[in-house]
Amino acid sequence: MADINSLMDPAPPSAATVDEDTAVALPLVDFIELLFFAYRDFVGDPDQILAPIGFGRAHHRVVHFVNRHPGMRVTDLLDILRITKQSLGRVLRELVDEGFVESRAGASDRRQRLLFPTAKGEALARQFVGLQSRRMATALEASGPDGREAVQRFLIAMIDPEDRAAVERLIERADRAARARPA
Amino acid sequence: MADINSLMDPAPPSAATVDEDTAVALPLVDFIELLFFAYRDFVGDPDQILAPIGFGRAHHRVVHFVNRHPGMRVTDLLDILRITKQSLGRVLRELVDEGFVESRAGASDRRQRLLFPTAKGEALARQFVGLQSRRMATALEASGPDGREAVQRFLIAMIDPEDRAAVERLIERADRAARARPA
DNA sequence: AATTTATGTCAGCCATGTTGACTTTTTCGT
DNA sequence: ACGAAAAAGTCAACATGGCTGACATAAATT
Repeated sequence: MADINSLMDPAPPSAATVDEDTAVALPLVDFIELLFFAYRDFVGDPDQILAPIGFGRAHHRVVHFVNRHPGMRVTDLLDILRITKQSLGRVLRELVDEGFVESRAGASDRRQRLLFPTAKGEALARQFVGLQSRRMATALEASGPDGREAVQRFLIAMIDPEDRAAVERLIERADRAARARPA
Repeated sequence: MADINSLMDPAPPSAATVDEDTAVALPLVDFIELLFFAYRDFVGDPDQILAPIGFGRAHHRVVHFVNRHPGMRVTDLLDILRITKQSLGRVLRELVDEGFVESRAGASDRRQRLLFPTAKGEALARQFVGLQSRRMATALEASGPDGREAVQRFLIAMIDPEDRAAVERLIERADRAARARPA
């Protein structure tokens, strides 16, 4: 009887679950922990795909954003990821070398390197989005009838106020571009 | 005019924001990105506190969980953090050496090392929770009248199904213990 | 008494972050 | 037209926090 008093053991004798009828509102600290666990599993999804091809989570993030916002500049990616250009450079070089991403000089400003996914990169990104969308879709359904809007407002409000507008614009622009270029 | 075509620039001429009256439901991929940005800023909060004392995010996680679940075993912490005992060991040793955490042998099973925060550790954890609670409280308010419940269901459903029960029990147990031992 | 469990530790490696310094190309401001 | 500034890339060195593998100890279980 190894973990009879484990904090993580399979099931309690007959303890009430958190979302019981009688449940009171969760303390804030519970939401902090729920977010930790939710994100832990959320970013764990792509690992199965990444491991076989010898990539890590940094590669995932780059492939995702380049695919979702094709033609973005290196600087944009740095702003999003909040890492140094040296860190990004390493990962980006590997992705370019192995044919997942390609960079072309900007038309109006030729100092810029605009990043595009290759067909291979798109395929990989689709795998990531597929996995994470499945989890996300299920969770949004579980959130209830108006849950989608509530979760949207929640997530936006979790972002630093000074970054919110930029993020909303980034996403809106990507959606518009995606509608204009239907797969 | 550096970033006139930047993806992250301050403000668009007069573009509609995402949550306009006319807005359609966001695609799933937008939620994926919102969660990324939300979490990025959420875990950035503690950095200001950590940097001066020479700790990193790994220390934050350990201090948080030990404080929130005092008396937890090393194994429990490993299950929560999903890292190896060697990785945890390094961080834990520093926290014990610098007097933030202390470990006592278990009463019933003396092989176990039960982890407790010291007064210093509690104070540090309170700082973390304070910062992150403020962000969380604001975001939950922004989520709308029934947002809290929706977000709760959302976050729980984002967790791997096989872990959900354990997480809910962990949190419920901590809440009960906290109510029994009011600060 | 033998085995298993919980923990800890050493050694080395890997992924991914950091700073600082410097270069090249191109654009912008005056 | 010239000098400053911007966008990007690169080298070197280092820090953090993951990992594997091997092994040690104490206590509990069988």
